[in-house]
Order: sequence, then structure tokens, then C-alpha cells
Amino acid sequence: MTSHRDQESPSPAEIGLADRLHSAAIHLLRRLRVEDSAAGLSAPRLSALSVIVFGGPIAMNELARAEQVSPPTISRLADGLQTDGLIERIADPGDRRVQLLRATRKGRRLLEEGRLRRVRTLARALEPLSAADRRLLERAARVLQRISLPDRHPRQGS
Amino acid sequence: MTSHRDQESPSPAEIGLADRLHSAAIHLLRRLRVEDSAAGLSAPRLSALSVIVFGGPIAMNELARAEQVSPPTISRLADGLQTDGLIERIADPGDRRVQLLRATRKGRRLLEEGRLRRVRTLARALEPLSAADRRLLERAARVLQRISLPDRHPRQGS
DNA sequence: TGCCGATACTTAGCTTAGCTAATAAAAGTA
DNA sequence: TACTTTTATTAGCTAAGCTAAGTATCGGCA
Repeated sequence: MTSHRDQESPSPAEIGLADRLHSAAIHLLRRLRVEDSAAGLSAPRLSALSVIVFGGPIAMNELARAEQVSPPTISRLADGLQTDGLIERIADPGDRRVQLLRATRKGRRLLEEGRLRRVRTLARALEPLSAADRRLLERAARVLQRISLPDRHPRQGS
Repeated sequence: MTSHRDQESPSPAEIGLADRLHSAAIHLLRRLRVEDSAAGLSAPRLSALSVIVFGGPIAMNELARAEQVSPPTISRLADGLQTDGLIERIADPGDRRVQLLRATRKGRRLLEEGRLRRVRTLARALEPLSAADRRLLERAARVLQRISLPDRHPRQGS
């Protein structure tokens, strides 16, 4: 307990916070999953597509790091997105090993539609909240976004 | 755009909020997944186990609703938890169709350990935050928890 | 130039978690 | 008793995650 200072016992308040954040994240995603999957966009696909759309052409390598998943997972995710015509693989002129992923027009459109659908669902859930609560969530989302990023990778989307 | 009034176009602020919440939830879970899976507890298992531990013996039916997944999914999830000795199926005295799920001592212990591990990870990520930001997250988690619940089901855990 | 280790991606093969459809058993009801 | 509804499971599919192993390219260096 007193040996390594970076493994201190967390307080009950911290335990509660972690629990609630975890639980809230799970239930939020489950609720949104229903909407998204109806349009053929699962959460992982949506997240990856978002990075591709907003991050411009990006190497699978980088995408894997940004999404915190292994290269094979990204490879198959890209396969699926490409099969559906949402992205395309293009060659990197400087390095023939890398495959750059670029969103197609269709991909951009679908992302926009999915985001609208999602926000409508969330908006319905958020309706009973006060404006103050909404601002609270807004700020909390930014804080979470800041701490959850694995490294610096200047994206805005997902 | 103007036809059905219950599908109003959301404001850019709402779109941004939905996007950030979605993204934050995904990345938060990805980060915690690494810790949890090391202990054999995936996010879905953890969430279900939490409901079972804190919600007392619960029918699969109810658990499926609480977790917002289909009955077969809960059935297999329960199989896995039971195989690992974390829960047990007991008969409902009043209705012989239902299988009540009850946590074992081992299940309670593992949940507690997982929650500690998780909170340590989160605590590390939360370290650079101010106390005000932490309180912000605490309140936001409660708000999210309130709106993400599918129905009334008086739990506290996940 | 040619070799060799490192890097980028893919393939193979596995697990978990989600779904729908179909089945079995129990409960409720006409 | 016979029909319907409810609860849970099984069967069979897909997506998404992983590790290990394979292929192609790059970069260095003798």
C-alpha cells in the first residue's frame, strides 16, 4: 500500500466516478448502436470513418493507433468500408508499403447522415434536461475527449 | 425538412455534443477494455455482473432489458459467467420458467477487483485534471446514467 | 550491389458479442 | 382441454477484437 506511490488505493468517490463513467459509456453506446446499425454503420466503423473523413488520407498504421486497435482489425474494418464504397485505398507516393485511406463522397454523405440520426436520438434523450445540464455534458465531453486520447493525433471527429 | 415536426434539424451545437459524447464513450471504453480483458472481464460481462451483484437475483428477462440486449445474448453471457464460476442460476420458486441469476462470492470479489483496477487506470488519466473538472465529470456521469436508462429498473451498479 | 533487419499491411484462425429464427417448457386463459 | 403468451435456450449468422505468421517494401551497410 505504501510501496509504490503510483498505485495508491483510490477513494470511494473515485471508485464511484469510474463506475459511473464506465456504465454511462456502455449504455450510451448501446442506445446509439440501434440507430447506427440500422444504417449499416456500427460504432467502430463510424469512429474509423470519422477519423478518415476529418483526418484526410491516413495510413492504416496511423488509423490503428488513433483507434487503439491492432493493425489486422483496422485492415478488416477498411475492407468492410471499402466494400461498401465508403472509402478507397490509395497508394502513398513516398512509400509503397503504406495504403492511404481516403473517404469517398458516399462515405462523407453517410457519415453526415449517421451523425444526424445519432444526434436526433440523443436530442430526444436530452430533451428533459435543463440547458445547464446540457452545458454540463458539453464540457464533460470535452474533458473526456482530452484525457481519452492515446497520443497526440490532431483530429476533431472521432 | 419541414414535413414532420418531430424530426427537426438539430443545431450545430447539438451535433457537436452528440459527436463528442459518442467519441468520448468509444475511446473511454477502448482504454478500459485493455485493463479489464486482462482479468477475463470484458465490458459486457462486467456490466452484466455488476447488475447481478447490485440488483440481487434477477431474471434473464429483466437483465436483458436492463442491458438493452436480446435474450439470447444474455443467455450466452450468463453461460460464460457461470462457467467461470462468477454467477449461478437458481430456480424461481414462483415461476418455473425463469432462471434467476445470482452472483457467487467469487463473482463479487472479481467485480470488486476489476472495479479497483479500472479506477486506477481512470485515476491515472484523471490525475492532470483539476478538482473542479472531476466534479464536473461526476455530475455528468450521473446525468448520462439518468438519460441512458431504457426503462425504470431500480439498479445502482451498471 | 546485395543482404538483412525493420516496418506496413494482409491472411489465417481463434474468441466474444451481437442479432434473428426456431424450439421447448411453463403459465395463463378461454 | 386446447390455445396463446411468456421465458429461456439452441442454431446459425455477422462483426470486431486478438495473436501469430506471411509478404512486400524500405533503409542501412558491408
